[in-house]
Amino acid sequence: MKLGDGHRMTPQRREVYEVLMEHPDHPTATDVFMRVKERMPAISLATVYNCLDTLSGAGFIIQVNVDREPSRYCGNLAPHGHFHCEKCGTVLDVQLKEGVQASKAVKLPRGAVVERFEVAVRGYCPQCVRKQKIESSRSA
Amino acid sequence: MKLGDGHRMTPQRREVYEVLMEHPDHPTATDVFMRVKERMPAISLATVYNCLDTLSGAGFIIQVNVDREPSRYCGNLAPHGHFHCEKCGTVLDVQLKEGVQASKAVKLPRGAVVERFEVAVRGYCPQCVRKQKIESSRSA
DNA sequence: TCCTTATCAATAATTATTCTAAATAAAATT
DNA sequence: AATTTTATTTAGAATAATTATTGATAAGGA
Repeated sequence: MKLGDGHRMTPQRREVYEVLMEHPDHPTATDVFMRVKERMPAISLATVYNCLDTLSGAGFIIQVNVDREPSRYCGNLAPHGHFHCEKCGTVLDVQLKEGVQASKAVKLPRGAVVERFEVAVRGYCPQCVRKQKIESSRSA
Repeated sequence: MKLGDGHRMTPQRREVYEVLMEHPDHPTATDVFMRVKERMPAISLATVYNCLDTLSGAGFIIQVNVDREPSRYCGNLAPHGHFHCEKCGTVLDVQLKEGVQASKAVKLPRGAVVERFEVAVRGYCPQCVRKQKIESSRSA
């Protein structure tokens, strides 16, 4: 993997990237830090932030923001949206259905140039919904 | 206007709300603070945060997050998306075209319950595009 | 009125993230 | 190879936005 721009693929960056590919569960910087630290105990949180920043700057990973919560990182480069569970905090990838495009979905200001398009869905994930139902039927 | 939940409509909350309605330009908490302070010099930033929080909790305003930038606040309660200019930082409301719905646009995990749906478009606003063009033709 | 609850403002604290500076390492050049 | 340049890492300090705490004040109900 080459990063371009004179950036090197260092051991730290490689580990950070590996960790993201191994568990595509949208970890936060701290999550990544803890996972990398197991295999590379000397690494610092600042380095993890640097690596995440470099990797996303180079387009190898995507930074995902959910409200004002800590940023999460995602190795899925295909265009997709995110579902965020308000109960357990899980972030799931959701596929955009075919034919859904920014320019089609919204009335853009005339003359605007679109760079990115983000779709976020908030709600309760299947697991939490199921639990909720069990709980409420129990209490009933 | 009633807030419910035993919350009162205090002078501070009223001013904060008024300011948002007067200029629907998605001000940040600090922007709101500066505007309210002109008419109510004793108010503190913390109180503005409290008011914004109470008002959005009660559903009178919407908190809009753009990446990790400071939250912005919006009095437009109709369902809409946001366009964010990467150059000048302006946030514009964009209408969702008719027939565009969360459930239609994305393949949701089976069993998930949707609460909210957010569309964010990033790019360059018409003004910045125009300026850019003028600049580049000048330099050419 | 008395009592409970809500509110405000100031300040302190928290959280996520970025910056700084010094040390290290790899690449480029001589 | 030695030197120079450039990129990188690290620890810790710094920052910015936001939240929590506290003590005083005020509103509403019994």
